[in-house]
Amino acid sequence: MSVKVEQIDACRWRLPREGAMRTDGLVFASRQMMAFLQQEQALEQVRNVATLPGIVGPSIGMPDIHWGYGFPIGGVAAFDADEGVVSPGGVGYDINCGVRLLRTDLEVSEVRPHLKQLADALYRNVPSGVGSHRKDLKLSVEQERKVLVRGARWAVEQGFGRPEDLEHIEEQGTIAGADPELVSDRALERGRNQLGTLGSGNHFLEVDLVEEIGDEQAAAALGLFSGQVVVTIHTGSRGFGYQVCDDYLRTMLHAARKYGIELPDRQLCCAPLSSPEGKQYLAAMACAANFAFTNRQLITAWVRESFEQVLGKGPAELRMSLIYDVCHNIAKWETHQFEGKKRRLCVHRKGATRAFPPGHPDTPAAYRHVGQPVLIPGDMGRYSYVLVGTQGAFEETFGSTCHGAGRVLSRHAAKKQARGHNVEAELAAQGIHIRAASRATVAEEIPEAYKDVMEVVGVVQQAGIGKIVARLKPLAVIKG
DNA sequence: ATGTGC
Repeated sequence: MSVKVEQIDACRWRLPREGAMRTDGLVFASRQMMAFLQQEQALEQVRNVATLPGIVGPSIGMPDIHWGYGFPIGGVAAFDADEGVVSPGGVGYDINCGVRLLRTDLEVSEVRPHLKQLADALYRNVPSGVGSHRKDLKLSVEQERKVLVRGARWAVEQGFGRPEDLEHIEEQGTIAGADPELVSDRALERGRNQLGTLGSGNHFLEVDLVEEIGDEQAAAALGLFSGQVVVTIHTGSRGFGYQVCDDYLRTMLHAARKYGIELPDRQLCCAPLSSPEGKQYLAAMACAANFAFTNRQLITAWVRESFEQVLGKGPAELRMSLIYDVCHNIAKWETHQFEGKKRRLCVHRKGATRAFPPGHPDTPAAYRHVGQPVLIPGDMGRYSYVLVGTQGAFEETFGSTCHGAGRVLSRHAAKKQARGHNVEAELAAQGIHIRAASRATVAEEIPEAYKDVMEVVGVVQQAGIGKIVARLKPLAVIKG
């Protein structure tokens, strides 16, 4: 199906309002990316989102956009508090999937001799793969409820990580308004032994090298330098968030009918933000978001332990502070200036990252002069990026930018292409050490399965909705 | 993404 697109400039495309659309679509892409996107269903999904009640501004697609459940992955949509809706499909199954970046004071030359040992320790200490869990951490439902309300703060209180970590997490690691009473027993049961696990698919734990600095001032503010070793953690809310999403999709199908919301696709099911169903979903979503923050916080503690064990150095020498933790699957209440008026909006970011500008009060004090850190994973063979948010993003995309590379091959196609290759050995020959619970996952995640993230962040920077700070190269990768 | 497929 071909979707009508109008080129605005070198990196912007308009999907003009027509039919049931209440607003335009706006997609950020190079000409070459757009040629690829026109064969995809993602653009149709950008148009579908534009039909939802109370949408404010355009239905936005980032350069890493691809087909998702109802809403595209790589999509941003803001909704009015009174007229608008909230949709589980606009958040995604993996609620508060996100990325965190830890710094170290280590130079790559100090780590290289211990890299295999480090990869082994991380793989041992951080459970990965479908259905994985740590035998020494099974929560009671009572403890789990505290996790859902308190988020990363709970983990710090239990001795996982440091109080100052919280300052460098979106919302300080706790989304307000979480209500465990609105979460099913099934979700609670699935979450109970999955806290502190990496999961599978594109989730990973990576030791990276800071390969190139793009902005010296911002890099200095973030504590980054060329030749430095850093650690990236990419995971979400595991089976808990999946179950919350699944449960509420059912609720929202009924709600959409009840409130007379016409849907071009049932997967866009939603409820008014002002309705009981809408509020209930947001309170349950907040539980899952807090679960994910806690998950990344526990893994952080085990990463620090692993480095200390393998390198025989203490915390004061390693200086493994948390640079930042971003959510890339979430809906949030935010204040934005729109058409000259300050408005309270519910911003859905599904496979999109918040990118608040310099000076924004929600950016941590240490980074306020450079902007909010934005963490963009690429693929395990090439590189990832660190950016900062910009005024351009705040004005044009409700303070949002891309979240990753975006797939070019389906999981099935990637597996087919990996056939006959020893992916681990080929990456090891390039100095990248993989430890994975499943060989099939590695095949699905081959670098060729993804767009070149350099092109994605190139578009983002050209459009002014993000500024490149540093490029990271993988050294060791732990996968599910 | 997901105790991965109705």
